[in-house]
Amino acid sequence: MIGTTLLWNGCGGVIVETEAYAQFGDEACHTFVRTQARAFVIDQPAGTIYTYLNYGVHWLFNVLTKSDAGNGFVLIRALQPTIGTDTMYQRRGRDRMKDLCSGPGKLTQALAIGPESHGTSITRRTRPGENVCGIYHEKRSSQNPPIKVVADKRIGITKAADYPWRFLLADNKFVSKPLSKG
DNA sequence: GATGCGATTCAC
DNA sequence: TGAATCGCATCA
Repeated sequence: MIGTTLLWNGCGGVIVETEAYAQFGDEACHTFVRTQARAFVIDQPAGTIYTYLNYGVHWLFNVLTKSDAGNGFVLIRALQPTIGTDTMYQRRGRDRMKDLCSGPGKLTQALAIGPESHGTSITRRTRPGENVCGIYHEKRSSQNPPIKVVADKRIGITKAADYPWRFLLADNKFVSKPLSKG
């Protein structure tokens, strides 16, 4: 998903940071303790959106993934804003583009993503004309060179904190935290 | 029923 | 460095 554009009702940007959470064997994944999350993975198809309230303050945006290699969630952590920036400045109340979507709670505020998005799909609109959202690749050109993805440790968790499952668009300044050196 | 804990952000 | 603030799981 790194390097694709996330479009959400007229706002959006290039996905520059994600984290992976695995259905099995990952203590940091909600499926490890939350019954609802386990049922969600079983019941829903790949591409279904999973939102939840973190710290009682911020909504976080995940996409359900499924494959032969295993199922899990992808947490969208940062975007490089490209679409509907006026609206996003307004929603965020900040005046620097870097402060719009450089964190999982920030980007949901900028895109107005909340509990009503839970259970909808990233690949299909729920009703024609509503919830116009999705991810797509921009056409390749000299303006958007080949995508380089780098892996880093996940952020802000205490369990399974060493898994290198944070993914960044290399050298992009709109991430929530730069690649740790080493 | 009460308690504890977060996949965070922002101001101090 | 700490407060804001709430759903969920666990325990009494």
